[in-house]
Amino acid sequence: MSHLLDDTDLAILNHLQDNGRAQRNTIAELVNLSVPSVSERMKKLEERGLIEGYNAILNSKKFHFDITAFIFVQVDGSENYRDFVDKAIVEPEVLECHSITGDGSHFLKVRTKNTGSFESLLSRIQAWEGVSKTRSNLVLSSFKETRKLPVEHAVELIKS
Amino acid sequence: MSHLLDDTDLAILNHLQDNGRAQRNTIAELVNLSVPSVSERMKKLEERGLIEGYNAILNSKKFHFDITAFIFVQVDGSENYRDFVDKAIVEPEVLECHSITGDGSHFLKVRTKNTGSFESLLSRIQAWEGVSKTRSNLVLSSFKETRKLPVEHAVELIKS
DNA sequence: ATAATAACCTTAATTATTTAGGTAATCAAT
DNA sequence: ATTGATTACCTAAATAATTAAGGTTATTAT
Repeated sequence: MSHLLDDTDLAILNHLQDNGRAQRNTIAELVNLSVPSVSERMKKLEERGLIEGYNAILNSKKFHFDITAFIFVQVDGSENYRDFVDKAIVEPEVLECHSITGDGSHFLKVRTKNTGSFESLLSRIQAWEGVSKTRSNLVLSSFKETRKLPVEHAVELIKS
Repeated sequence: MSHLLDDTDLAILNHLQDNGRAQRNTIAELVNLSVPSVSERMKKLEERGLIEGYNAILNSKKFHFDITAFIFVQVDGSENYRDFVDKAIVEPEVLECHSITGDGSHFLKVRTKNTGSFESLLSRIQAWEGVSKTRSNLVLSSFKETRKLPVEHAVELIKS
């Protein structure tokens, strides 16, 4: 089977997870390869879809988004999932929308500017068709909020 | 008061949120500025800390991380918060660790390769000092998993 | 009004990335 | 085992992107 990852790929992936705009010569130095070789590896990782993309991380506090909360939403079984999602998707304050185990349960991660905007978002959600119950938890503090995948644990992809 | 954001800054931020490795000339075209002007704006947004950094987004499915779950952890009030976090932080499968409203409640977002590794992570967590109760919800599907902040809503930062 | 600052531009210099072409190592099939 | 194809790498050259320099205009504060 071809297309396995070696330690060099893992090092590149790990570096890019923390440093998405890292330059190829920096990475090349890190992994002891020439710049074109790093370019080629990066291109392959992108083409294979292992790297989905890159993004800038903004500091939500600096934008005065002070409230992060999780909301469980119980949805009436007869209600269409897609409709729920369609409504969630247009709310820019909804950062994530998951369907989870438990009867008709959906789960939202939201970020709002203050308690007022949180309350109004919540009541908008409660007014959606089929929503029978919600339960919210506000985040007091976050000790780890990384999106970094521990790629070195994906052993079946890794060669040697 | 100085240091407000205008529409050009917002356009740059929005573009970078989706496209973290975007080149300055692409952005320059988008916002009708010269390349050096875009560079200067980006540098300021970084220096001001509005942009915290950049990262590569990996496709967790391609790495065979098939389970995403949320775990509520009730912690004994006498137990030190820091100790909890210290233990959570060393687990690479723990993506997020939040302290939330509700008595002694912590909340974890975890990503594991399969149900087996999830079970073993969960029982490790249950064995931590002071942990009195856990409740887990597995993610069935995620319809929106963006980290994109709706910056245009941060009106008090915005000029004009 | 005037000086200082900020934001922008163009051009030139520098630095990063890609392309081209070649070599050694791996792998599949004869 | 040998051959041919492929892959991963390298160096050097060409191209493209970024930064630096210097100047203009507009805004802001005194």
